Parts: sequence; structure tokens; C-alpha cells
Amino acid sequence: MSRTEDHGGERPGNGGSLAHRVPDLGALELLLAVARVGSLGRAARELGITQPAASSRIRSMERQLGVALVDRSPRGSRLTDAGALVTDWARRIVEAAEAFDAGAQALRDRRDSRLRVAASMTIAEYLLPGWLVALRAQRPDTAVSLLAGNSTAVAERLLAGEADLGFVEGLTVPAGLDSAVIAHDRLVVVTAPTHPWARRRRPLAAEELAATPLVLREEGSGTRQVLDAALGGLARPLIELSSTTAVKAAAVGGAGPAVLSELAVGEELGMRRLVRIPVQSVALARDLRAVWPTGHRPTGPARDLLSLTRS
Amino acid sequence: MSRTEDHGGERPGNGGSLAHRVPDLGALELLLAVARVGSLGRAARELGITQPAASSRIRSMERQLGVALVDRSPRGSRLTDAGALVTDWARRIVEAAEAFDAGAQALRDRRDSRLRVAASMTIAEYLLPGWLVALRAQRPDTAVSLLAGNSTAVAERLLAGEADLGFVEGLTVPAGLDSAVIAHDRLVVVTAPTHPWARRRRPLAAEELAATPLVLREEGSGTRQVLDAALGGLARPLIELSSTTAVKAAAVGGAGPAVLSELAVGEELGMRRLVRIPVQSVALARDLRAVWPTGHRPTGPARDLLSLTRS
DNA sequence: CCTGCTCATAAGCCCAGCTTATGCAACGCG
DNA sequence: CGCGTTGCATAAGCTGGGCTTATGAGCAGG
Repeated sequence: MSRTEDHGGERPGNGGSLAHRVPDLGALELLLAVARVGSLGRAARELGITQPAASSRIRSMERQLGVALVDRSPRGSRLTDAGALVTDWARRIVEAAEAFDAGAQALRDRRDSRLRVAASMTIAEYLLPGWLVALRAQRPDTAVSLLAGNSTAVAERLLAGEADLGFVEGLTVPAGLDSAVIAHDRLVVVTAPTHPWARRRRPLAAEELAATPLVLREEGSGTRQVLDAALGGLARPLIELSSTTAVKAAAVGGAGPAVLSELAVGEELGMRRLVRIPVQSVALARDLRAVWPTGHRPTGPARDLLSLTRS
Repeated sequence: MSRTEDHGGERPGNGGSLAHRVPDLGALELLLAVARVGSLGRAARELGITQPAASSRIRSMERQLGVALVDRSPRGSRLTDAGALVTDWARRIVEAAEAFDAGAQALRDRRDSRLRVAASMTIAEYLLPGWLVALRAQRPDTAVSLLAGNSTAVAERLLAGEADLGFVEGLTVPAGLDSAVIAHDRLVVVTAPTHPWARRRRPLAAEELAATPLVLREEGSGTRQVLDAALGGLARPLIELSSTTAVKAAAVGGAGPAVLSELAVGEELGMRRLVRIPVQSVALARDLRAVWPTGHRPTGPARDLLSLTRS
């Protein structure tokens, strides 16, 4: 029990401060660059720093992780096996950071940008950043601005000419807008893997779901509307929380079954932090739509973004 | 020197240095803490720093992003709308960092750890970090060590008593091991969204796939073995690359169709950076299995980990 | 054997982020 | 109505991580 560093006794499910154990983004980018070009010096040049800086940075990263990451040779540097693994994990962080950056950049350029997008929360949270990364890859100098709100707000912006393209997830398309379905979303019932439902063999019946207190978004949210409609207005809240992520956290923590968009829990399901409970004969599907003012077909960058969103 | 930091006209698809536009992990963690507890000061205490440090850090993050993130009031701080969105994007980064940390920690503790895991590359890359995060949430003081290699290496370690639990993805279970299927993986054919196949209506026939030069892993990799077996040893390589991520990058870049594990491309599909091409009558499914020496059923932490991996 | 590539080390600079110490604003309570 | 509590902002000073430039050492190839 040689616990090395454990003065962090915080809430369950949280170790100690992450930032001290994970290299910063610059270091991770550097590692990816080294993996790509096969040399510290060239990777350094690529990032606009000097070779000693790169050398030292990689070295200190290795010290921090306690693992050799690159094999230095006089003819270049290659990743070790552990380094290849670490690089792949690092890539996930960098990709998440790219999505963050794309979203943040759109959020910043408030008024004057060329492509103004209005989107509902779920879409803005989970899908848009990825689309923006892709859009930036295609058209690097398109500046995008983003406004997030509910369906009504999206419709208002579009009709007022303050947005060029909208995305909504509701059951109906707001009046005055044309739309195209770009994806299908489904609400799913999830629990922590420890919950009894996780060991069920037979799908859940609608009545069981309606009879069980659930971890839910607050009334008025798109998710809640769909669920209430599907169950006939009967969903019983165990707790009501004001954000998707709060609901997820509660479910992961074992508070109880939650109902959430498939989009929101993809990762948790993949990592088995949540388990999906099959449900019988409840219509929890909903369309995700791109919308624009009737008649004004999207053109230019809006058209590009729209075509990115279709599979 | 007038040039501040912009002699970087790099390869397409890459902006400039990310690290300067995205707040560092510490700042993101702080933001999440503020969102959770509703006060700068309490969030600061939670992370073991002082209130002025937190105040300044949040402020500089707001300056960096050009968006107000929190509403300060004399009675606490709440996220703005933009702040809520940014926080959700930030959470993705932090979660990726947690997975990185869990993996790295396992990689570091080479010999002496209590639970020694040996896993094939794909599993080690995409699934294990998530499991380790979950395991750490359940049993915070279990130290895990990780060794990644191909099926043969995994089997050797287990039989030599140098590993307590293994994970393999091949077609067959190595001799001397018992196994349990923990998940199903499928190889999928993917292309960039711009590729002609992305606009096909009808599924691809096996012969078409076999006749088309593909972006592939090198011969000998598990992925390649499964593909060759499914096609009858006929896969034609356009390029052979030595890592899953290199293959992904090539496919995203439009080099040509690639064949990859579903696990590896989930994110790219979600973000529409890759498009999945349906294929007809080719058996690309494979089992992911946990393995252990015949007779030695996993016990203790190994058992915990094993049960985490089953849905 | 020299030239060119690689990486490592050394010495010095600079700024980001931390701390402590303080001030100001709002709320609640005796 | 003053007083204590809670919460945020500002100021001044320290420290360290990461950068730079300068230099050296190992290995390949003409």
C-alpha cells in the first residue's frame, strides 16, 4: 500500500488534480507531431519552436508519465510501444480540444461573421463542434458564429435574418421554416451498470418506465417534452436537473435510471459507465433537422455546412 | 521581431497551434468545478488553490475565449449560456484527459502492481482507458499495470503468470486459455464524405470490396487478418500503414476507402469526418474476449474489471 | 574527413500563475 | 442599524516552467 500521493480525498469518482498528471496540450501536440514526422527537431520546427525546447518538453513528459515515449537515435526518433499507445490517447484529448476550439471560436465571433448558425442545445453541444472542425478543414477562412437556444429562439433568429442556418431537435418544425432531416436521435433509458435494471433480460415495458421515478431534465426541455409525449405526460421525476451533463453525472453516480439523448451518452455507453436499458413499444425517436426561412435555400457556407451534416 | 507567432503555413486541415487558443486542463477543471459548486471561492478551495487565483484564472480564460463564461454576483457565480456550452465542451476534454491518465498510470506501474492486464492494441487503445476510469471510480486504490501486444503476447504473459487478465480480439482463442466474450466488434468500410462511395445507394458487394485497393493496416495485424479471412485472402492494399490512427488519417484525408474496427471510427462517424459504407454478405464481425489461464477464474480486482466490461 | 543530420546540455530570460493582503458589495440577523 | 459572513476584485511580489541561443557529441554518406 505505498500510496504515493493521496492528499486529495475528494468526492467519490474523482482522483486528485488531473492537470498535474496529464501533460498540457502543447506537449501532447508536440508528441503527435513527433509521431507524424519522426524527428524531434522537425516536429519542433513544425510547431514553431526550437529543437531544444522540444527535446526538453518530451523529456519532461516522459518523466511525468514514468514511461519512455520515444526512441532517440542519431537518425531520428520513433515512438516506443508505450509511446504509440500514449500518443493515441493523447490524440483523443487533442481532438476534443479541436472541437472545443471550433465551438469557442464560433461563440466568440458574435455579430459580424459570415456564417451565423443558431442551434438547439443538444446539437450545439454534441454535434456542432465536430461539424465546425470539418468545415474548417474544408474552408479554412469561413468565420462562423453560433447562438444556442431552444427551437423558438432558433426560429426567431432565422426569421429576423440574424442567422443563416438553424438546427432544431423538437417534435415539430416551427412555422415559416423549411427543413431537412439530417439525423435521427433517440432517447434512451440508461442506468449505472450496478443498477438492477442492468441485469434484466427482458425489455422494459412502457408502464414500468412511467411508474418509475427517473432522473430527468427539467420540464420544458426538448428531451423532457419528447419523453412526456411518448409516455402520455406521465414521466415521474426522481430529480430534475437543468443540464444534460448533470443528468448523466447523476445516472453514472447511481442515483437512478435516466432518460437521455443517444447523442449524449454514446461515450458513456462505450466505456460501460452507463448501460442502456431496452424499452418496449415506446416511441422515443425524434428527428434532428436543419432549418431555414421558407424559400431561402441555404447558399454559400451555409450550404457547405448543411451538406457536411448529412451522411 | 515583429512576427509574433505565425510563420506556420502548415498542411491543410490544421489550423495554428491549438494550445494557445484552448485553456489548459487546470483552467478547464476549474471551470467544471465552478459550474458544479456555483462559486469561484468554493471551487478554488476544492482544487486546493486560493480564491484570487481562481478569479484571475477564470478571467483570463474569458479574455482568451472572448466570451463571458460566468455571471459573478455577490452571492455566488453561475454560468452564462455561453459558459454552459463551453463547460460541456470542456468536459469532453477533461474526460479524454481522465482516460489518458488512467491509461498512463497503468502503463507506468510496470511490475509490482496488484492487477496486471495484458491487452491487444485495439482494446488497449479504445476500451481499456474507459474501463480503468470506471474501475478507479469503484476501487480507487487498485493499481493496474498494462501491457499491450498481439494475441500471442497476451497469451504468453498469462501463461507465464505475468498477467492476471487478458483481452484479445483475434478470430481464435489461444490454447491454454479460457475466455468470455465481452463485446462484439465489426470491421467497417469507411471513406471520406467526399468519396463517390459515400453517395452510393446500394450496399457494396464483397467482390467490389475485394477488387478495390484499400487503405489497410499492415499484414499480420488482427484487423488485416479478419479482413483477409472474410474476403478469402484477397484484400488489395492501396497503402499499408502501421497504426490504426494512420489509417484513419489517410481515410479522412481522402486517400481512399479504409477498413477499420468500428471501435476506432465511432467518433469520426459521429462527426461525419468519415462515412460508413454498407457492405453485403461479408462476415466482418469478430468477438472481443477476456481471457485467463484455463482453470484460474479471475478473482479480486481482475474479477471487478471483468464485470465492468460486460454490458 | 568533412558536411549534415540527429539529439543533449547549459545558461539566461520571461511570463503565467500562485500566494498573501487588502478592499468593496450584498445579504441576514440580533 | 451595525456586525459578521460570504463572495468577488485588485495589488504586489515570488517562483518555476518553458522558451531562447550557444555549443557539443554521435552517426551516416559523399
